Amino acid sequence: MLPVSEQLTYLKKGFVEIIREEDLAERLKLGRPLRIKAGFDPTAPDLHVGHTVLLRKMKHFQDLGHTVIFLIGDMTGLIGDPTGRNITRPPMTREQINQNAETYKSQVFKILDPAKTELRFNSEWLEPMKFEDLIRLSAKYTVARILERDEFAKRLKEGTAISMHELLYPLAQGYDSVALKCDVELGGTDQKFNLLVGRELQRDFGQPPQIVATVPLLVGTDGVDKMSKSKGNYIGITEPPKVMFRKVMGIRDELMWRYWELLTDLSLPEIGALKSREPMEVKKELAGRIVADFHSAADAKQAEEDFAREVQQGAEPSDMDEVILSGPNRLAQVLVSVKLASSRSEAERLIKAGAVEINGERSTNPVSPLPAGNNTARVGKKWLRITVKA
RNA sequence: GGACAGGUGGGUGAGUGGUUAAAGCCAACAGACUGUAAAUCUGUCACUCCUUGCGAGUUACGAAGGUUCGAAUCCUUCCCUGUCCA
Repeated sequence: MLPVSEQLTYLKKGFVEIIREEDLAERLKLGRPLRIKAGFDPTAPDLHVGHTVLLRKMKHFQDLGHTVIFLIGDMTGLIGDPTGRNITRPPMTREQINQNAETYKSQVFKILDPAKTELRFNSEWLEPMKFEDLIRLSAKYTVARILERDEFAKRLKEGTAISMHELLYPLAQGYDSVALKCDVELGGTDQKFNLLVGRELQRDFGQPPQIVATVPLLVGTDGVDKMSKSKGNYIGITEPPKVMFRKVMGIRDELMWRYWELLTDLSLPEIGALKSREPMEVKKELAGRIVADFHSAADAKQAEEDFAREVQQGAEPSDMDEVILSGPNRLAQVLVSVKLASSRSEAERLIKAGAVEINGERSTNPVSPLPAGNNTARVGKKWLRITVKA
């Protein structure tokens, strides 16, 4: 293992906060592999690039020979982290959770080293708990302290409902650290409260409190909210190169500096140097790098070429999907049946708005039939080849 | 258990018997412009049907009933949320 000071320098980069840094140094001095935990929600197995900020840091710990625990919160998933408004959440079946875990694995190991990763579920220790255990656990924390959490305080002030079980979330997450005897827990800055609860509980259980380290949250492609699947402002790490490339290009120019910072390994001075260059070129380079990270350099190059041709020049895509229909049909109905529009009313709207092009010609009549044979349809940004069998 | 306030479309939030498929704003979608974007401007933003018309019909304002020619708007019951009191 590397000397403590070198490890510290390597690990510190990219964290918003480490509580407490001295403790981390102390812990590293023990000279044994530390147990590093990060928890993930079982309901959202599709990782996006925002998660990779955290995964990257997990990997750094692995690089230094520490043990990383990828914890799937299947039990806490029943509660749902009270970050969003949606409290009610249908309980998931064991099969769904296992399936999601598989999906996680295939994605996470694009970054993490499988050999150095422990995959755990918190139902392992939370499920066997009895009501008595729960009472004893809850007794270790006070309502006032739980309500300190920003999210709760806000909802309390606004007068929105907080259910009892939500108060249990931080407690359960904290207990995970006890059960796993964690040395360090990582999470986004929005997790700080939950992470700190772990420290308290560990102390109560006679363990040295874990070190808490937070990573910044990545802003989504809309430039407003943090990246999340439910907001639709995410770039998924399994998305095709072309889509990823396009999504990166779609962000506001100013936003890309944050992305450079959090999604590449460039240093701040290096990023600063980019600012004097043509923004579009710099953004293309960023998009290329991100694609290359999750696919390959060749994919990145291809994606860039596709982007130049299809988006910048508006040419038809090279890999259009193809649908075969039998019999001629009215345009509006065709658009619905090939899923270019979600309802017939919408199809008519799009057509009347001039969003529909058939074989390069704008079509504004919803009842005009689609000619037999091959047709190239474009609805807004979406393209499709439609073959009508006579 | 008692008193009170409230539940409206993806989100906010007007509307308190009649051109209200429901204002405004945000988001979203499309068009124009452009360097991909952003910004800006314009339009759209429940569904179905056809003779595609500024056409016809069907649903929709927590749920179910009721009053009325007519209800998001009034009444009843239920569900849910918050505040105060115990």
